[in-house]
Amino acid sequence: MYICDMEYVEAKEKFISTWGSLGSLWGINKAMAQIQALLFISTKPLSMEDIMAELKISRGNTSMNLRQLIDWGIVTKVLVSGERKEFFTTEKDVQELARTIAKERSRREIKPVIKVLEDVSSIKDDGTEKTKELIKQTKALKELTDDLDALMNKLVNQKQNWLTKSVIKLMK
Amino acid sequence: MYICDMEYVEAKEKFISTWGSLGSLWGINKAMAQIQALLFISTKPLSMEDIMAELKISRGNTSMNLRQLIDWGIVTKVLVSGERKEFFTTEKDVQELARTIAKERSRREIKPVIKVLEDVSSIKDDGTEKTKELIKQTKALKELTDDLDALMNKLVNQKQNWLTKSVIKLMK
DNA sequence: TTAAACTTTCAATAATTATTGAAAGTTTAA
DNA sequence: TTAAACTTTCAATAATTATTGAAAGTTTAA
Repeated sequence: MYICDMEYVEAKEKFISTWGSLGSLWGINKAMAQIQALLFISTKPLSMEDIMAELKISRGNTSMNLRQLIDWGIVTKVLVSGERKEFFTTEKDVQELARTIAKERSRREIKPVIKVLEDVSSIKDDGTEKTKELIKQTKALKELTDDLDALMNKLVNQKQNWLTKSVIKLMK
Repeated sequence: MYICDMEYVEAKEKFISTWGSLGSLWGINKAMAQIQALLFISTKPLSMEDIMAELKISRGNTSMNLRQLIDWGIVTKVLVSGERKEFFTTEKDVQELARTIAKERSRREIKPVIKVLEDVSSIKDDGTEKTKELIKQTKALKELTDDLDALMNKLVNQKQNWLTKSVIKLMK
């Protein structure tokens, strides 16, 4: 007996496309985000063929973006016995996922920016107003970025319900 | 007497270009981020002409991106007496700046995503494994996003050294 | 009023980024 | 070994996004 699953298909597509266009928010591209979204709601590991068919993207694109996801530590290769091709899954626990993303973004983007701000704010003070302003403002920005990065890593490193705990702490 | 300010000019350019390419991190485009960076280290309000000359971008580009920055609440028009043209400044306090950006991003990006996740996770449960997985995973994502958004707004709404205070709280 | 000084708009174009798909490379079963 | 089954690479191209600059619009001083 055939059961109409239009609601499922529609919801799935909405989720994948929203998550895809959201990729920029957490610093990855559309295809990467869509692959991750697809794996995230899949009940079993998927092969490259599966992903290509579901998302209607090319083999090359799938391959490259899967590598990048693996590189981020978000997706892992799994062996399915009896199958020759590779299968993939993503981290299924949202908290662990958030932790991985936060760590990678800190390492890839925030840390290098802090470095530049440090360099810029440590130029020689020649006494002019504009130099003083540049030093003052970049130093303030450096400190803020440093604090935010530290806070994020702090949040993220306490395993087990870190978010709930943190929210509660801040509420009081 | 001419004083060589190569160090200043170099540092300034490094700051503006780094901040510009970083725009994507806080969700705005390059020109927008560069204009903000320029105003951020400027000792006085700048006119459209000044910005065009400093960043070597066209009038149209400058105009459009300034409007967007004003729309975000990051840049304000100021009147300079005796001058007919418009001048612009940005919020100079980094904490206030972070607060404004966080609020806007929550409103523009996070809230709409939460809405989609809610919709998707509330489809009819037809009892199949794949539907159950879709509902479970999008619900978990919705809760995480909600918590992060709440935490961010909480952090950001306590005026006066919110960051320092928060970091201290979480350290203990 | 009007004309000069300014700002905005928007179609055309340039720059950037993502995607394809075929060729080359790799792995494994027999 | 070898050939089939797979994956990766990368130049070409498509899609997207940013930028220009001239024309239209607006404001203000006289």
